[in-house]
Amino acid sequence: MRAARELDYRPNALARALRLQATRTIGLIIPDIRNDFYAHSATVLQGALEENGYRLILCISGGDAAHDRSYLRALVEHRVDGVVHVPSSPTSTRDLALPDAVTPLVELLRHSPEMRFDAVVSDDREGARALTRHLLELGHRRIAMLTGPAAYSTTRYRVDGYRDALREAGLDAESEVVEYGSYAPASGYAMTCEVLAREPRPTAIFASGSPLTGGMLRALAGHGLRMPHDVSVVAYEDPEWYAVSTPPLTCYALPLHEMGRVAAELIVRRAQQPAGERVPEIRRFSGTLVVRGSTGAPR
Amino acid sequence: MRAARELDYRPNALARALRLQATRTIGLIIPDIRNDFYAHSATVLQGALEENGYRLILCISGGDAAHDRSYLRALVEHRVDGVVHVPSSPTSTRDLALPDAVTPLVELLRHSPEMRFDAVVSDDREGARALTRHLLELGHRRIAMLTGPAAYSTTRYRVDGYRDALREAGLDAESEVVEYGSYAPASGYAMTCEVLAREPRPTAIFASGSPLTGGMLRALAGHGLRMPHDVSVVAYEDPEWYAVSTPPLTCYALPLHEMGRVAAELIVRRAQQPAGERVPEIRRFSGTLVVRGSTGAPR
DNA sequence: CTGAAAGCGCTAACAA
DNA sequence: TTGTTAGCGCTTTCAG
Repeated sequence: MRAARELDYRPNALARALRLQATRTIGLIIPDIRNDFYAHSATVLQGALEENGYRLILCISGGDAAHDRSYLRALVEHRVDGVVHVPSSPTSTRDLALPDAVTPLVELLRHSPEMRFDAVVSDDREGARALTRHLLELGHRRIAMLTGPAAYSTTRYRVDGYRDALREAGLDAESEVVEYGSYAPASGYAMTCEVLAREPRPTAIFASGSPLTGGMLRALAGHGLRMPHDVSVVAYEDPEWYAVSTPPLTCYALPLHEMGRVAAELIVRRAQQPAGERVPEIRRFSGTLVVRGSTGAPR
Repeated sequence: MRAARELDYRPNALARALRLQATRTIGLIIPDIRNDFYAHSATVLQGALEENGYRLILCISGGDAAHDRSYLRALVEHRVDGVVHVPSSPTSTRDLALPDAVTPLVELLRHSPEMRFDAVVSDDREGARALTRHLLELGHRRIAMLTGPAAYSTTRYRVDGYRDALREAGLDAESEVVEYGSYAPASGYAMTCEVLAREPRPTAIFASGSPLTGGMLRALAGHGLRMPHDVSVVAYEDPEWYAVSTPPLTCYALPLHEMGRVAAELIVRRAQQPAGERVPEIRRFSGTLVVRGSTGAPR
């Protein structure tokens, strides 16, 4: 031991992992670290993994399916014990994530259409329904929904929930205003301008993603519209800045903490389980409607 | 090749790295992924490294020096080719980062007091001076500064810059209002309440970190104060939400893109250089004052 | 050009 | 208890 200290010996984790056939490392692939939704999930997941004696390698795919696949491959080659994946698109996981599934994979927040993997997601349909119903109860009848790409499972579920609520209120397809774009701020801006030009103009907007919300707010300010007086606004998820925005935003807050913990548990369990014989497990979490200052009765 | 494809062969990156004595991987340690300052830097750094054929392992220290050291050790044991480090405290790097410096290390955004390593930082003193001078030119004479821990080099430089500006304007130490806390939102909230209780009440506030700024805005709203009418506000750095805040925040924007690129260049160069014989290189970058709606003449 | 072998640093099994 | 050795999967060198 003294010799080790004197020589400043560092065990070689590579050789160790090679010998043990286990790295005690989990890879996480997220589309964008600057999105609070993902950043928060990553933080929570890292904490939960640490408690189980696992390390986290974080990869940022930039929302690009090719990057997604390339990182997935890199992680497999680095022999991580498992991968947690927030898919950028429904095709990201296809092909990859081997048929014999050597490396276990858990999908977080979104899941790929095949549902071949464990998934930890929010109940998007229920959440969108709750937000829309809140607006309907305030008296809004013309509600525009701003969403990301239709290819995302999250987008589809949220649109479904929006429709559910309209239908329950006795509104038909005529009154639906759904704008598909991307979750980028610029897209939120453009979609907002688009729906504001519609006749009759919507009295409320449902923003279904936080970066998009930023663009929407800028567009509303640009049109000189004030919330909730001129237009009511609700948003999915609850990044910190929603509460300090003026006015604070009504939203649907997800139990990200719990979801991260469960994802960690799942992937650790799979990592210690013999491969094969895995029955995919889907865990769906409900959030809570947080009513703040951005919603009110229509003018 | 066909056999490889049929067997779904995956090269073992561990064995490869063990043999080659190089992982083509750089570790990045940041205090908090949810802080846009760090998140943006990480994104930029990852992109720049990728162009050089390097991978990024991201570690989140939670602003805790013990975590910092533990991750630093883990990265060294994983034989990363280099580490980029945003120190959580001045003591993080001490002891670790070996005397004979096997693994090269570049400090980003902040640097440790010994300056034994390469560092890529912003010119905090100049930036704080520019923001303070902007407020002075608008006529403010009582400017409160809200900062993080005095132990951070960034904090110290920013306070120095604030003092420089006051002194240049002929104000003495009497007119300084500096509040030390942490960069957490809750701390921003508390510090704001604190300085608002001072007599005479400051007419302007300088928030020296973005999570802190969120707390400050909430406190101002809680006191029913409006910007820039009741109080002017400036902030260091320019996360996206400053521009969509109401009103948009006057701030000092850093060339994060360039800084990330330079950090990547430095660490890649060091990684390919034989150990020893390294003369630490400090690169300091100036930002730009972005004047927006949160600042005006005092009432 | 193809094939065999050594060795990167570690752990686990086995021998002394 | 202490010491030796095989082998994880790769690359590189050297022999055929």
